[in-house]
Amino acid sequence: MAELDTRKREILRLIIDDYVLTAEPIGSETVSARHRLGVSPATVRNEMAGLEELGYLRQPHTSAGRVPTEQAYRVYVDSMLGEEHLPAWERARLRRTLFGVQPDRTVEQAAHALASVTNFAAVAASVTTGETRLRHLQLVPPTPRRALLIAVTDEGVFEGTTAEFETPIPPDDLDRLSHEISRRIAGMPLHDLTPRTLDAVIGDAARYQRVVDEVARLLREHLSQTPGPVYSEGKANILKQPEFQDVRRAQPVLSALEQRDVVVELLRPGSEEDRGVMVRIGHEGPYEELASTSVVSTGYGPGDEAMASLGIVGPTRMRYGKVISLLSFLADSLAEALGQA
Amino acid sequence: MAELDTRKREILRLIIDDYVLTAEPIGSETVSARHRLGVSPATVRNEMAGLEELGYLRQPHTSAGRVPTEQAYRVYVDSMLGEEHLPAWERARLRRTLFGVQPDRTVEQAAHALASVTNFAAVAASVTTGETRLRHLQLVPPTPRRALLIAVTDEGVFEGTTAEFETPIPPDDLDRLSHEISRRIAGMPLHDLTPRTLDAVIGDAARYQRVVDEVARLLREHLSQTPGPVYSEGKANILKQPEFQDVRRAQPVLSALEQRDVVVELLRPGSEEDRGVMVRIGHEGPYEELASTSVVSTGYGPGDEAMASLGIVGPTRMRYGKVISLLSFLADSLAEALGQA
DNA sequence: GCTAGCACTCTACGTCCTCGAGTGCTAAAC
DNA sequence: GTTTAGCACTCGAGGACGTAGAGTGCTAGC
Repeated sequence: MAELDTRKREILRLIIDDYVLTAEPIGSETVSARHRLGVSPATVRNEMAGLEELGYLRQPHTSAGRVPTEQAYRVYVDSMLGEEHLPAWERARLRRTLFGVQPDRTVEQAAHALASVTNFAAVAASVTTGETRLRHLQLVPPTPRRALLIAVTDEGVFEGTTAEFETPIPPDDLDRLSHEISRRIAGMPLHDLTPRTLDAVIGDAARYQRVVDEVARLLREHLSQTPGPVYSEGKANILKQPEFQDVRRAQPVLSALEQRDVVVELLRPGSEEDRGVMVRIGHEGPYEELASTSVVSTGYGPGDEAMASLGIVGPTRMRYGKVISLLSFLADSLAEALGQA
Repeated sequence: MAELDTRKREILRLIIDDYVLTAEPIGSETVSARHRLGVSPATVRNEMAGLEELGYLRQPHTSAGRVPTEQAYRVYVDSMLGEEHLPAWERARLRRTLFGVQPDRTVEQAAHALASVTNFAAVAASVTTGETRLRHLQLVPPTPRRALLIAVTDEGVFEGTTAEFETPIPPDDLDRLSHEISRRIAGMPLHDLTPRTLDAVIGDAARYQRVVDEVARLLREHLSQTPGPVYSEGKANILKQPEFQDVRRAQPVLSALEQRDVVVELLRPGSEEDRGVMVRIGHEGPYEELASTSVVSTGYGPGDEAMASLGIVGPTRMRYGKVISLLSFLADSLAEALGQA
């Protein structure tokens, strides 16, 4: 696989760079002319034939130029990435967007900005790691027989579900109950919640054991399964990309991105040591519908531990360098914006 | 405008019915053959020429059949609507979808179901009427210097924003504060909230007047401006419609529907007496980008007052009868599902 | 090992043609 | 007066054909 001598690598790199910009097959002439390689088109052709044999290039048809394969993008991302730095004005603009907004809309804003800068779709989600710790719990009664369950976690995220009871509960009791439960679960990691965790709540709230059970059940089900809010912005941008001018190509992609669990899955960190930015090119991803796209994503968080993810979905032909630096810059800024106490 | 004699009306109706199904221009032959009108194609042609002159039909080109105009759909909706009844199994299935789900996801589910049944985009939003009453307020501290503001209203909807303070506040104080404020605002209509409402909070919480001010500000800004959650489901369905096979037509529509305020605006009830289902055909709507679509929407609520809206966005060529009954059925079911205590 | 030259392949695009659908008009029939 | 048969006409869809141009692979020579 690594039979790429220096010149082949150089040519491949040029082809990718060009193709990413133009979205049109690149011919040998273009390569040798547009960039001063010091070799004639004929030589380039030979090399390109070699690259095709090795699986890095592909010809749409005989008399067309060549197009990078997923494998090509892979080596490009792995070993040819020039660190693209964002211009200062762009950084400034992005930061202004993030910091100028209500705290609970920061993440959405980040995704929005990401989408409009890249012209791709941007996705964001908080990730429940299992290591998330509960902070506080409050039951609020919209009606006497219902309780809105509000849980505050480490991540600053909160979730709301409604619990239903057979008998009405006075608001004051509900309040005391909230405090009682809160005290017991404060600081507890989510994955330590077992069916027994809230057994035998003591004190004045004891007679509401049933309610407590219900709350425990909701907590487990809801918090462990449902990650926080999921945002996706600028999905319609995909229709601006030349590779998706055919509706039949675009439709499955857009449909997939409308499903919450798909987005969540896309953003889930892959392997353990995927600390930084993760790039999934074409078929490397888990969804066949998204095989014509690449997903670039990263986790972020105020501490050392990722508490949420941000990513973009675009055609495999994308400016990986730019996207990656954009993403990591935004992730850092986002962590900062969210983390400032 | 009402120069439509019986036969013209009948023909127009047939053309619309046919066109809605096939999405292809209808010729005189088809009209006279497929439906037993008792007149020859030639006669139909004459009538169609008349209908065209009156603005109800349009020819894409000389040798094509004819297509209904927006004006045609308008009279169709106003005066030719056969009450289409939903089959029992469909009603049952829809109700099961709605009632089988967590209460806080009911509305989203409704939109989802609507989208998948119609193959159009479905939108939903709660509408803040100003008459909404506050029920309960709770401040929860994710960090010592922050407070998550949770407000429960009449509508069972709750909102979360984060307030920031200069000095840390002990959780217990925050709790007492919550109760104090809660007591004062309980039952108060949203539009009665003035900057002075929470002036001079009494008792132990008095020294947190600053915090109270901040809370009041947030309440006003956040609750009055931001309507509840807005859902849009199945936007990608639009790409399945024959009129949107051209990406350049579909793109603006999808982009528009991605903007929250556009959706809110679409769902806002028009005139005062638009009690039931509202139909906006093509250019009747407020957005140029959506001029190729029709929006059918309705408000719903457990009482006599609409508390939220549900609607669909599809090509002007749609089965208005079906969509309208579907929508009003779903709205009723939704009100019921949400209203059950 | 590189490159000039060249024959070859294939698409994009324009022209031309035919086919068929649907029309509008006219004159005859009811 | 209304309806209808007949017919010439228009126009788009789609197939056949030809050309231009881009890009290739190969070969022979540097």
